[in-house]
Amino acid sequence: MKMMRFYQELISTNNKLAHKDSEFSLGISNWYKKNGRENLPWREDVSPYRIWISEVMLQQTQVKTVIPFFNSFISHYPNLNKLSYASEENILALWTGLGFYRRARNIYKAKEVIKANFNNEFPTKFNEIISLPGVGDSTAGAIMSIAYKESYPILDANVKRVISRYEGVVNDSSSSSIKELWTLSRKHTPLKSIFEYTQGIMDIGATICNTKTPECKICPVHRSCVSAFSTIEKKVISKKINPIKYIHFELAYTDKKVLLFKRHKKTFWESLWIPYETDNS
DNA sequence: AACTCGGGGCA
DNA sequence: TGCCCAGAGTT
Repeated sequence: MKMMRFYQELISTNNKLAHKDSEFSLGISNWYKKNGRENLPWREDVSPYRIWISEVMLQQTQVKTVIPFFNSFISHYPNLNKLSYASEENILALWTGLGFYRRARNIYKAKEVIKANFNNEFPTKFNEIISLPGVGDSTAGAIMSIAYKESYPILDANVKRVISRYEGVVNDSSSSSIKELWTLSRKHTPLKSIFEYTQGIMDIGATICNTKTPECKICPVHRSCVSAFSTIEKKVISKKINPIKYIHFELAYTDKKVLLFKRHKKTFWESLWIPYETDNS
């Protein structure tokens, strides 16, 4: 049956990788090295806590960007117990430069929830995990499949691209597209070898089935892929230009210090330090 | 359902 | 300069 074939091919590729006994797997292996996807820090010493932190950092943020932030965060807070003592300000400081700072505030909120509701131990059930702030369907699925090795689907940018091409369905931000891709992701998610499947499909999406120039020749699933060797679909997206907003500041400073204020509005920059805002309507 | 995220990398 | 990235929360 075709639906099983997809992950079987992925799994067999992964097994070949482990043994590195064919030209084919050697080619894949070289792709990994070229793209730096071997020895990703969150793939070492796998734990729910480390996968949680990495998955949140990886939301809409590229692997290469996340690596130094993950290592720094883990060196400060190697486990949940250490993190339980952190302030929101501590966590935000480690997030400086990574962007999407709501994620850092949600890490703080989530660890407080874990302290209050889960005896300061990382929850083990999908419904508990997805209840944590900053954890949605895909991140919860990633924690379940990677850390707990239970059969749950994910839908990140890699899976969207691989599956939409493999099945020949549209991949855009419309709710109908997202819904269909979730259905297909669930269909392809195997009951066994879930860890290998999840890592494998993301690796293929990141290295072989990439956005610009997919390498169908070396793709392990090209025989059953609807879009294999076909020209890349051109996304025609009418992008709206946002009107420019001006924000005015006054910065008070001495030769040694600057005066900043913690922003409390929830619209944007919540909890972040900014100069005095003037004349903003 | 659309919009946003003190963002960054890459062609 | 524009598109993309291991998405989620808010309006």
